[in-house]
Amino acid sequence: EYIYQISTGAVRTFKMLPDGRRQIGAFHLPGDVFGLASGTVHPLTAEAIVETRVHFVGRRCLERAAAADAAIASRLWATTANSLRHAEDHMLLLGRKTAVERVAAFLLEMDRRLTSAKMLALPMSRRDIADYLGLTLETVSRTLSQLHAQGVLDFSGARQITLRNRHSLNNLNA
Amino acid sequence: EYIYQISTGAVRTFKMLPDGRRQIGAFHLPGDVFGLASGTVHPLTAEAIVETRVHFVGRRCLERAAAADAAIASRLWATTANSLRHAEDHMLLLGRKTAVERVAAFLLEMDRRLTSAKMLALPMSRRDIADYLGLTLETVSRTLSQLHAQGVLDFSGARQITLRNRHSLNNLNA
DNA sequence: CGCCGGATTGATCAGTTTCAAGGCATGTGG
DNA sequence: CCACATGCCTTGAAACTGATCAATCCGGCG
Repeated sequence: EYIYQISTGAVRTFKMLPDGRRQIGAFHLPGDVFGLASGTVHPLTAEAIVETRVHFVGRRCLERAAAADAAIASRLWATTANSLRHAEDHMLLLGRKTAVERVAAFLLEMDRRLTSAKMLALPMSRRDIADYLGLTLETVSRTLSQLHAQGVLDFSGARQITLRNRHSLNNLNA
Repeated sequence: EYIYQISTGAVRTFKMLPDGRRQIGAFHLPGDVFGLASGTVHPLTAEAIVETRVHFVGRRCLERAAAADAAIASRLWATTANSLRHAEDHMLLLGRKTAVERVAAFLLEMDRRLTSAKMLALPMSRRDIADYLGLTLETVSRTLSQLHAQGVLDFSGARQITLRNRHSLNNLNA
């Protein structure tokens, strides 16, 4: 069991049911830390979406460092608490939001986190997005098309998206 | 901002959308700790479901204690990581499970955690259960009736449930 | 006894899924 | 350089699960 920090690339962490249904809990981008909640029962799996480079530390090693240095212990707690906050927001999305609201929330999250250019360069497929949002890939595709038709966003290839109207996305986000 | 531990009773923590839709992230029972992920943006609200008694510590105070004592820091991290694990399992439920699977999972979770008697004495209403499982209260009620008809459980009043066949519940849990 | 909130049950509706077909890139080999 | 295969995405039509609307029931309590 290790704890990872991404330097470049992107990773998805997810859980699966025996019959193949998958729920992606989070996408991890450069700078992000994951592996903090080692579930021995239902394991949380991590996979790179694109070519990725990570730093990692053994859990035990980090525990020793935290025991020795209170600042490290504090950061460890803060980082875990951040993951928990994200999970709590995501439970609201999965349990109570409509398809459009979910997609809008996803676009805004990626817009916030993929700070690169004006255009979002999504590293993940429609299926990944669907499994993150608790939808089917068809519903994700349809919803994106619908937002395109409404002039909220533009495509330059399926994974290159420009947000034209963040305001209306914010409204959809509920 | 405080961190709480329940001594007796039961608490629900949840998030709400502006239009009133609610998602309960967790039910907290005696011994449980909550308040570890203080979201400044979307606040996480906590309410007692029944008469409840809690211990609480100021966040800052706990931080100081953690800085001074590595054992406390370690427990703090472990507890937060446990909440994160629960949230990850619950995301899978909310994003990918069917109504019956959700209700089965709920019953088994409560069976595991309410260790008192043979009979489950649920402290929460159907609406609370629904908001925890991302369903409507009607669907929860119908699903429980269906499980009753199948002989999986018995009622002694709406909130007093006896599990007759944990094995089949486990199968439904997927 | 009658009220009241919570729970059950029924009928219909709607959003999302499922099933299915077709399109658009990208890359490979003839 | 083009034909064709492949993977991913889009679009359409039908089906289904769970939601909504609505009525009734039950249990506790004044």
